[in-house]
Amino acid sequence: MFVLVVKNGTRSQSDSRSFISFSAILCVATWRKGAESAEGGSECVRPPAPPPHHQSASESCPRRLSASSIPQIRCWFTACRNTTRLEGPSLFQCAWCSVNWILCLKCCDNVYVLNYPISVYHLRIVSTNIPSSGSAQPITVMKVVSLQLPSGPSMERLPLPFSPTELLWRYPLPWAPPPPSPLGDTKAQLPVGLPPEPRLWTREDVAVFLKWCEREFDLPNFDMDLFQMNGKALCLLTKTDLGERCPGAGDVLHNVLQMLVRDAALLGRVPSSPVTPTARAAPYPPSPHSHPPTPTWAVDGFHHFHSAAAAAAQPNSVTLSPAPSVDSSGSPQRGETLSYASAYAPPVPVQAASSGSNHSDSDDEAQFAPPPRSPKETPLTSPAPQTHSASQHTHYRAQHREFFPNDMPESNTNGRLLWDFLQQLLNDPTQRYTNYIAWKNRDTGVFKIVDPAGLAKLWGIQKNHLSMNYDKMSRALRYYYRVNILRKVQGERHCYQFLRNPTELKNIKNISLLRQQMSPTRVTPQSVVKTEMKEERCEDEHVEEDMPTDLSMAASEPWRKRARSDNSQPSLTHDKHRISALIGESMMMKRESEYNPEHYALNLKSEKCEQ
DNA sequence: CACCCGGAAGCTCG
DNA sequence: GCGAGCTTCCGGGT
Repeated sequence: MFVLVVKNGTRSQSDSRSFISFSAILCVATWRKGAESAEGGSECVRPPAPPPHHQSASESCPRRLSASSIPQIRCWFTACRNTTRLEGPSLFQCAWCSVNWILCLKCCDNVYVLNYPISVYHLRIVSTNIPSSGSAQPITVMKVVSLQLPSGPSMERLPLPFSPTELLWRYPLPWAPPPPSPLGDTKAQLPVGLPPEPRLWTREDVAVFLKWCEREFDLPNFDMDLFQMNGKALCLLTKTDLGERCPGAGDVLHNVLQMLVRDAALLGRVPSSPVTPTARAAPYPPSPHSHPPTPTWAVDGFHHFHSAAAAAAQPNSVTLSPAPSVDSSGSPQRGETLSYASAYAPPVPVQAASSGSNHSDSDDEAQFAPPPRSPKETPLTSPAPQTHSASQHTHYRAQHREFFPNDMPESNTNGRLLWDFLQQLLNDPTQRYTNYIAWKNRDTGVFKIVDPAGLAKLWGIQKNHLSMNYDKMSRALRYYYRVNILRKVQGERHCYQFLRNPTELKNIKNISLLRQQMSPTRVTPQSVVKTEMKEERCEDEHVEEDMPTDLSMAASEPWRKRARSDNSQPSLTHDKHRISALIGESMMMKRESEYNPEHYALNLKSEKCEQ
């Protein structure tokens, strides 16, 4: 047991790196009232659920509830590799009572992911690697003692080795005003001309930023070929993604980006949130452990712990409807504490939501569906590989050619449309939804609904139709057949194939909007596709007139109304079916291996013209 | 029995 | 009010 007292901490040369890296460390401590708990072993145990009263801002720091005891502090970290850079004890301060603590983070060899966002202590790091009084003995049991330093909110009164502006805050409490930006200094050092909002960066800005990071944090040189993306795409990358692109520096990069995004969001500079929710009522009860609103379905501790900062840094996350408390600017709306994740956490509903789904239908399921995950098991629990092989580079280069690349263009429907919803689940950077839906062949857009009932449940939550089931959802999917968004993979249950990549889908929408602006008459998707076909010099008049090409299968469907009401044109329905069948057959004739998504639509039109 | 298909009508939301 | 995009229900086929 070591009791360390800080007298004068000095900042090492490498501290700037550790300092930033530490921003991703989610440090939580437990406390126990009795002194008997102070002699715990060296292994970490999962912290108990925080008492409800600790959710309240009005409560005093719990340490004061046990002033006579020496709390045993244990830290639970997400898998931040850079924790190992904290070679020695570090000075922390309780954000609630400003009492200082010395924690040796190096001792926390057990890594857990938090399953709730806030615990007893909300620690902020003050300095790292402070001198440990010359002791060379290993610290096996992490003990701390409050320093005999003046307590109180005023940091200036504390004999800190750094200026107060260098205090790194953890993710902000939902009820507390945001602390001063920990990146204040860093932002001031950002290259001139670089917008403070990373998601507004161009490719060139990203390159400038990376070069700056190399210098600023003494990072290994990045392979710029792996970062041919704009800022939005860069922010979309997870820590693991970044770690694989730049071994040994991904977490630094990720943390810096997150902080920049968070700060931009807090300052309201974010023009639009990629996780913009739909504004609906919130029928779901908040979690007993209400916490900073999380506009994603993330349930692992890391994401659970994140507030709007992390949400903003994960633009590809799926937004649940009703809306999480993220406004259009991407910043959290304080006061709201929705916790969708705890109630509808995917790893939990896998059992809860899937009522009788059939999982024994496919022999090849195991080829693409990973084993079910524990709620605590996330990619973040496993540190990203330190080594980086050439094959990984190849992998990422190959991804740029995929049908649905990771940095695919962002849709502006935010998961409100079924196809978009599915794609967001499929392309989730952390693969959290593979228990529900997974790619079978990403290149060809073939995917399998692993858990139909569970997926339908999620879709129902998304659309606030809680009675949704697979039968209904599959009906919606079938409407996509006739507009060539989807097709059924014959002979394989729950297997579908995207026939258009997101870019195409987005473009169709944009074309529609464009045509609406240019044409005095309202342009429907039918006419859009018709125009596309005209542009392809397709001469089939029947197709132009009668082919249903949009999703308006309801009363607004002119072709069907005509077919039903006008008996003098019985061929319309026939033509419709013939054309649909034609399309389907054409699709099926295409072997998946021959599928070229970029040219498929064009080829299909040509084939139809030929026939 | 589950899955799949597609018609029909209705609903919600922008 | 209108249209898009489903949702709900259903009968029928495999």
